[in-house]
Amino acid sequence: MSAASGTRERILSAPLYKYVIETLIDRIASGELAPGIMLPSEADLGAELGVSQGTARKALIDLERRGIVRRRQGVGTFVAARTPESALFHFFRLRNPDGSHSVPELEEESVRRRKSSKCERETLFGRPDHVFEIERVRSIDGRRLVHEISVVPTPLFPGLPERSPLPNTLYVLYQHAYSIAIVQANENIRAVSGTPRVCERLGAAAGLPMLRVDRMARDLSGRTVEQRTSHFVTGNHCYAVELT
Amino acid sequence: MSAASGTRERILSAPLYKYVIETLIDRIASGELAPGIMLPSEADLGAELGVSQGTARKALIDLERRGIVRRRQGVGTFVAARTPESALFHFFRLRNPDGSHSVPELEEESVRRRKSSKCERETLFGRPDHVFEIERVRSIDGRRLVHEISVVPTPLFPGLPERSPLPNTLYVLYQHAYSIAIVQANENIRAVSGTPRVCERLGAAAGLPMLRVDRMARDLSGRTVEQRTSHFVTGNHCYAVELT
DNA sequence: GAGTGGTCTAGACCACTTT
DNA sequence: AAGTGGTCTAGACCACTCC
Repeated sequence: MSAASGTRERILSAPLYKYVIETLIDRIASGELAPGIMLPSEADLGAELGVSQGTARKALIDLERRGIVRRRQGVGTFVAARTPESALFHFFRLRNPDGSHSVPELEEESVRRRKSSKCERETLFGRPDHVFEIERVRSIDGRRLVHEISVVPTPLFPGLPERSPLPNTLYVLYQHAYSIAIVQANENIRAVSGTPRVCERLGAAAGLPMLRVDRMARDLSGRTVEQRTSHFVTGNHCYAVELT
Repeated sequence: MSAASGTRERILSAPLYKYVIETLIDRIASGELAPGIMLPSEADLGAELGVSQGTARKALIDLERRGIVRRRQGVGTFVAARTPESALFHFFRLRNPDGSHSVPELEEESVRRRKSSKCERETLFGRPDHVFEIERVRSIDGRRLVHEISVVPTPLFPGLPERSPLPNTLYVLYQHAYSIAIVQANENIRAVSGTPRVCERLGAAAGLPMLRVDRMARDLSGRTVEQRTSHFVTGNHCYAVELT
């Protein structure tokens, strides 16, 4: 191990594989390694970074667990692409009663720029003074069931309003147009009576029980880049969650 | 490796570490390794099972990831105990607005034995003809906010009604009295108007929006051993979820 | 100091996929 | 056949905890 510890700055005995992880995340975040691209083999990666194949392997396994790369035996390791499907079903948890997916369709959309609230400044990366607010209505099987308001900092998403209409899945746009990969989110779920505004947008009866989901979404580097409040009319549909 | 593959039945080239995992799970499930007990060291475990320390280590890491054991550097690996606290906060996801926990207190409880429904027979392990139904009301900060109905197969939980009043956290009882460790659950969440029965139990206004959470809980061996329907009055409280 | 888990290495062979 | 990830080994040293 003396050879390895000499070739690199080992800061305070931080594990070597974390250095490998950080290096790879930097390359992916910078766009040097774009989604879909194949990474070097474990052996090559280890050789390049001056670590053993086993250490490179450990880093790659960790990245796969976090959904950042995908590995296929006999083929290689690839930077995970947020395809519309995977992004949708990973972060869009509404399911049919039998557990199957229904693809939600976009019905209405509006994008505006406005000053950020105090709360948004405290949560979002970069403490932005201004944010883009994206309001959307989605329907499932022809019924308007979903209302979303996504808030993102303007500095990270230049020119976003001009891109309207935005794609069905925002996270795909974030990745392709802005090299921001959403990999983790925290959600707080409540049952509420639909607010007049939301009910009006969804054409729902006033006071109908709805799921209100407040999400904070983070990118590769752990920066909170989106705040989102969704309302779901869950008739026969369910919000599916797994506890492990 | 020839030595290793000779000492054990390696069925169809299943990974060795899975054999280690299965062995340990069997010992834990059978009660031979009770919660809180310290496992052998990686080296000893490997020696006993005829695998290398590294292979034993891989199995232990997997078991820790699944919440089945707990490892502490310099101390050892221990069978995870479902303490009231860990069970509560792992599977009880209601949080204060600031994200902190409040301990829910038990207000009312009733346990009865009844015939199982068709759906329960299809879901629960053993296709039981009869189930125990545990109905409970919980309060947080003095307000009755939670109503739960848990359904378990009678064959797995003999004498359960005689144990009433049951402890605050059922999963602790399952583990200590019946050697059944709940390690995984799937939940389907909906927003509903409180049913008359639930509203009456909670002393809530009829039609109040509530979270309805349908849970299927599985044990170490992946058997579905409990079906639970909870209703939450989420005023300022949230149901917290993490997506990764 | 003794014992534990945590990290790392170097090399081997296997299983899978593609050419 | 060549190249990839998947498994496994054996041995080393480090960091942590407890006595």
